[in-house]
Amino acid sequence: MEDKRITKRLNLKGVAEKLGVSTATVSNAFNRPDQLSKNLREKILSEASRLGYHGPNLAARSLRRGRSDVIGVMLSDSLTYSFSDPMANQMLQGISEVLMEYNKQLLLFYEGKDNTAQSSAESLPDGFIFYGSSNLETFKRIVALGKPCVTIDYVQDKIPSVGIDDRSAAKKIAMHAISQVNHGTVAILGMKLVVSDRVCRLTQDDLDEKSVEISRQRLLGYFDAVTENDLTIPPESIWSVPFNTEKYAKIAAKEAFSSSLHPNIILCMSDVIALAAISTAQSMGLNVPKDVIIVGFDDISEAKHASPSLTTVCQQNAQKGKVAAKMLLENNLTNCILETKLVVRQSSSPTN
Amino acid sequence: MEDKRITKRLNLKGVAEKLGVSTATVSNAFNRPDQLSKNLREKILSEASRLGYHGPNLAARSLRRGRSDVIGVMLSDSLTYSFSDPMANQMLQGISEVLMEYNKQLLLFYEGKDNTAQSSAESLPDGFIFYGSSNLETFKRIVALGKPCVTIDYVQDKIPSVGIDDRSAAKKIAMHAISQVNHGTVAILGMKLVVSDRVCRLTQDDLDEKSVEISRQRLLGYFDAVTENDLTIPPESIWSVPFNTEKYAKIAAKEAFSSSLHPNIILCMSDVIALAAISTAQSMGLNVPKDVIIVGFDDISEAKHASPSLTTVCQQNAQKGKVAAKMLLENNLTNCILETKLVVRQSSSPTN
DNA sequence: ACAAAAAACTTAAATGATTCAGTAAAAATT
DNA sequence: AATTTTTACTGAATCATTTAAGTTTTTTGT
Repeated sequence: MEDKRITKRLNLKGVAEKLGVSTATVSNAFNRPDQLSKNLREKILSEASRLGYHGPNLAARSLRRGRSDVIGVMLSDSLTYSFSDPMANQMLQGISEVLMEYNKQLLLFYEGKDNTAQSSAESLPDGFIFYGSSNLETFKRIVALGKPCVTIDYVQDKIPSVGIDDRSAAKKIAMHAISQVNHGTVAILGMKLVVSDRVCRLTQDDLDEKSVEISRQRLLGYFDAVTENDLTIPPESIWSVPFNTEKYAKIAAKEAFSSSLHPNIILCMSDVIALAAISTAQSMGLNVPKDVIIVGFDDISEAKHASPSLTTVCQQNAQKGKVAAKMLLENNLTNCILETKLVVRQSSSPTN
Repeated sequence: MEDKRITKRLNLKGVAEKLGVSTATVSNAFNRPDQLSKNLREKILSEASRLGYHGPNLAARSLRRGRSDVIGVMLSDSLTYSFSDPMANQMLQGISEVLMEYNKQLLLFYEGKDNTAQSSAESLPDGFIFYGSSNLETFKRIVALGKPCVTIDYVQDKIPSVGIDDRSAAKKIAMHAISQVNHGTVAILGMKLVVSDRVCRLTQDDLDEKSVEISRQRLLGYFDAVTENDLTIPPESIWSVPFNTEKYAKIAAKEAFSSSLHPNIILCMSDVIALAAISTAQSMGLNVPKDVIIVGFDDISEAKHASPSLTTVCQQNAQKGKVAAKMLLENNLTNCILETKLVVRQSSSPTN
């Protein structure tokens, strides 16, 4: 029962004692100005500050109040990876803008590959935002806490989500790409189409495999466009990239270009992949867009500056975060589908 | 005294009662496996999980323990802005890698322009990392909490910091740039050289103004190189960019190129500024590097892919975060200066 | 078989703040 | 002046957990 702390931390009670008032009054000075006289309040605040007491302790406060004014953000892949992902950054930017406005704090959670270990910290936030496909176990555990949750780019029954219509956006850009050439031979570079840590060329069976939902939707959208143009995409012309990074995308792109397929249209499920594909094509002596059209998805900032600049689907990432945070804080939990826009640039314009 | 919660949250006590054991035993099951028999521990954990109890509440735990296993990161500019800053991202990536390893959580704090409001959440973290020049009031308040603190790219007396030798790195790249042309006319685009929200062309008085320390150091480094080459830089050839964004950098670059100065060397204090300067130069009909050499600082990922690719100083941002986090967690609080490397690319090679 | 040691478990104080209910004093109303 | 209302403040229960110290049970050693 002994206290290991060397110097006892100054607390509200200490301040109250110094001033000869009750703890309730000091607490009210910080939280409910209408509960005490203006004079006393000012005296308390200035004395507290002089003593080095900078306001109530969050742990104690949130224990008693049952809320913390902290919002938890669960990043699907390891945080490590997410911070280098331009999409996640923009989304976090949106969230933080809103949190700042509401004077809330942001607690980040990350899932490692096999790390679904629960952290005591999960009990702190008043609500959660999930970004991207979370580990289902973690997701369920947190939802079971009964706090408001919103997902971004991740659809789960009964949980409000913010996202885009991936299927129709994918169809839109595929339609455009196909319209740019006479005889299209399409290859697809997709994200996490199969469960694997390596780049995979798909087989028939893989089409039924459980993949990340947004990738599945985009794939369906591509198929819609292909079908409508009387083309076909055999599974062998689809590659699954395990992580949205340049490194893996280049491996996949190289395979695609060296294969007997000789594609002249590459549909990429992200800009990171598309940019890597462009650079791979160029290093293999192919001209983009004359020899091969390459399109992306996301419209990250590099897309505009690349050469050739990248045709892609613009989605409002920051807006996603904003909307999700607002939904949570205003307790307005209804699904939201944001608009997307086809952005045509050089990488799909062979005739110029 | 009444409980406003609708359904009382399941707690450790509840689990203990269901199992007919003491709360201490349940607590030990979660925290100190050696304090109870293996059988009972397994029984407790499985029953707890079955009941939907997912481990101790952070608020209560950290109140009692006096620590939270949460690390606070204070971002100098608003978080909003930091998330779009590639430098901050890499740094956060480094921090998070280490925190993940140590199973700690990350609580983000942000300072708005005039928002130095203290948040109750400041009392939670076991330690703080400051990134970049913080508001001094906030900084002092948090340091006064007596918890371990580390700064990154921000030097304050008695507080251990992680950074680079800005002055010598700046000198190094300036020496290189100057050596590439016969008669150098230098302009400098720097960050926050004066206190202002607008782009400013400096005057003599401004040189003594309080600017951000790392900018001041870089400026001194540029001066070192200029002096050593028997050149001069009047204050009128220096522009201060208020935020490290493309928008403001372009304004400054445009001013620099339209001025009667006609610089053929632009020393930029960040890659974001340098890339904006390149694009501005090109839109004004100037060839980089033939008409004007432009160099940056930081080596962000776009630097390599730009055309022309950007000569810059590579600094290990992720490493900064890693080192800072390790210092904090291993309680090894000593200053650390990381190495930098001059990366010569096309933007400073007029002869190729 | 008995004492000593080790293991297993419990009791209860402590952590720092919030807030309901109550009291006393001051102000307003009749 | 008496009564009511309002304001200003206090007392004490409560939030969920940890952990030192104490108690009981089991194991070990001789």
